[in-house]
Amino acid sequence: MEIITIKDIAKALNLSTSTVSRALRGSYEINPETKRLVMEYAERMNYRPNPIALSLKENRSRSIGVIIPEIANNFFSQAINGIESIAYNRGYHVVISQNHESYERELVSTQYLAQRRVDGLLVSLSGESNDLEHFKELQTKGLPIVFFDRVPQDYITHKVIADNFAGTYEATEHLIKQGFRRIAHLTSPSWLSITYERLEGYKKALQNHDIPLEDSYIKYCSHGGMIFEEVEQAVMELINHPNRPDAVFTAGDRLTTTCMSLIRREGLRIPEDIAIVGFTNLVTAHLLNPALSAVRQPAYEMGQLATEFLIDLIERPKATIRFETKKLDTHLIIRDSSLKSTT
Amino acid sequence: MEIITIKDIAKALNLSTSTVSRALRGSYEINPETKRLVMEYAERMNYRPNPIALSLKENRSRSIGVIIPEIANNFFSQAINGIESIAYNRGYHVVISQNHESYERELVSTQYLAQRRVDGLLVSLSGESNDLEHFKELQTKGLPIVFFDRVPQDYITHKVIADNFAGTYEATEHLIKQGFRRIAHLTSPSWLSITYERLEGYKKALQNHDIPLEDSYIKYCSHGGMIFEEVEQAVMELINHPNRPDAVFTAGDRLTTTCMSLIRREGLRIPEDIAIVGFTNLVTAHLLNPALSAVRQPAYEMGQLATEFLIDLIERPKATIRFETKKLDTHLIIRDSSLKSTT
DNA sequence: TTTTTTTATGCAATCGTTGTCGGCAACGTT
DNA sequence: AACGTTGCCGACAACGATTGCATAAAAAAA
Repeated sequence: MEIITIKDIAKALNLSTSTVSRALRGSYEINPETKRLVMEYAERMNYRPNPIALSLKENRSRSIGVIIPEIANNFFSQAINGIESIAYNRGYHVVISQNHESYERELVSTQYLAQRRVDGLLVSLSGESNDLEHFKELQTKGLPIVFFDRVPQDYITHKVIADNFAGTYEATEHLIKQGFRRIAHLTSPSWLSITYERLEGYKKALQNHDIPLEDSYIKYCSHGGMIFEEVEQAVMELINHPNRPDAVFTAGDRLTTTCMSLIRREGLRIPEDIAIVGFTNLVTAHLLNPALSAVRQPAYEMGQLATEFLIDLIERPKATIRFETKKLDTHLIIRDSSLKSTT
Repeated sequence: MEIITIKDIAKALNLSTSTVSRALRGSYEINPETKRLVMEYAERMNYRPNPIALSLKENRSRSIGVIIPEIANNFFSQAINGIESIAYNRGYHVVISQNHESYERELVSTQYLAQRRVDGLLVSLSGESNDLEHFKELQTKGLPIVFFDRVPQDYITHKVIADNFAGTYEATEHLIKQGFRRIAHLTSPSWLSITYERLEGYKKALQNHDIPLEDSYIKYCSHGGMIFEEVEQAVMELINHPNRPDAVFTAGDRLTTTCMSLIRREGLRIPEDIAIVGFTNLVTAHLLNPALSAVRQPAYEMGQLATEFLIDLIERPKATIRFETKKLDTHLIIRDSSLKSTT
């Protein structure tokens, strides 16, 4: 009933631990008969090698760390499923660490995972991270890191992102074609890559349709929607704007849902008073009132791709690698929340 | 730039590793001056003890494993936040493992976590688990286990659950008081504790209001909503029932959203044709069309409580413990989806 | 028969840390 | 002067597994 070790097997069979170890890994220099004995005994006693001892010895753990802002976000939970699907197939375990958009916690998680000797790191930056020294340091020590979704701009490694520019361009253009002209842009912290790219898509769409850019229509939420009051202030400023927007693009799950709640709370109708398109992977989007138009990211595929990149880095450390930034297509799904009322 | 160990410090300061180790832990038998030297050097070199070596030595890891069906479920992601809030405060890390309602994966996760020497396990059973031997075995080996939400009935340990009976009773009674009489019950696999308790609450409410129980109104989904076709079949059987239900209680996030989608797909209106109350922690419940009436579970608190139980078990292993089953109140929030139309 | 080769196995070091034991000064006590 | 005490520190083993090296016995070659 106790946990059995190589030593126990050795004792039981009157062998040395080295012989047992070699027998278990099928070494050629062990007598086939001995091998059989050891194998059978190990099987019968349900022997499993101690991964901790192996980690200590080999300085690796056959696991990869995932550092993300929030599990309770459809994009990330879908991405995790993609990550796990690849990792398990290639013999790696996945350790998840959420930082709730806090730089401090991102730092702690990173250190923790590095100390536990994860073989590599998959990272989507917290809303507060603009200092990346902790990642750089680990990378120079030889720990492979792949970023996905929220990636740093000046950092040389593999990255996997959605085509934020195109996605937002498409969403904004859709609003324009519906006839909306005063389009607001409610988004994540300004220093994040996703924020920048989406903003550029938005600007480009406006420009291509000769709509002047109105700075006061652009609102950043430095905690990405985690803090209600922050979103509330932003949305209220839009609602009370002297020239109130007739549509709004929202850049994340929390921003979208909170924004919808607030518009509703203020007695305004969607889309009659304010139309809305969200950049979100909400599974309930089609059930919302009104059904939410959304730009969906291929979260699962992004997780898969990032994991493949990472495991390649782990397993071929010497290969001279051209670091890639893979951009995946987004998908605009038009529903009621962005349709110009025909009245 | 390299990872520094106690050995490096010893070498640099011309001491033995034992002295360094003791100095770092502030042992009384070390010269204060030596202590200072070691501390300062360790601080300067940013020394961190290797948790893997410690795990190997002490046969524990200062971390707890969490085994749940699905991260992408509001109840569980909220519970995880509760778990982490307590665990981190008490110096434990949290390792999350999802099994996607599969017994096989639950087994693998359990073995994995046990091998990694987690100090304890927080478990919410997969939809497929009726054999609990793998848990029992670990427990007799001394690994503390606490169950929450989906708990086994015949298992002696701490458990934390929501008051599923009362919650469902309240929801069903609410439907009855609204004037619904043909109330269906769409639920999780029959062998789960939550399924049984909720069903009992449902039956009791019907009975107390003299409504005969109609077996064909009760539909089990053995994968808890993870497989669309399963839910589809169940819901279609309800919709095509010769005496179609005028209301339905749905026992989980996925069941609720899929059920709403299907009712909508079939051209029926909620609540006019079929009213609905969900047992769910969906954050978008109030934004749905129609706004969803829901029984909410105190997920965060359940996670916290379960973690406190677990850490107590871990840290006071000899104490003769009376195992408790803590039942937390649910909360019925009435919105539009369960209101009898006044027409 | 002696020497060489092959086969099969054990010893010991290693990974980073801690605990047990023992040692050696420098005191104080009789 | 002999002994005991205290303060400070180092050597060694251990946790579980792997591996380079040594070595015994057996088989093959001389």
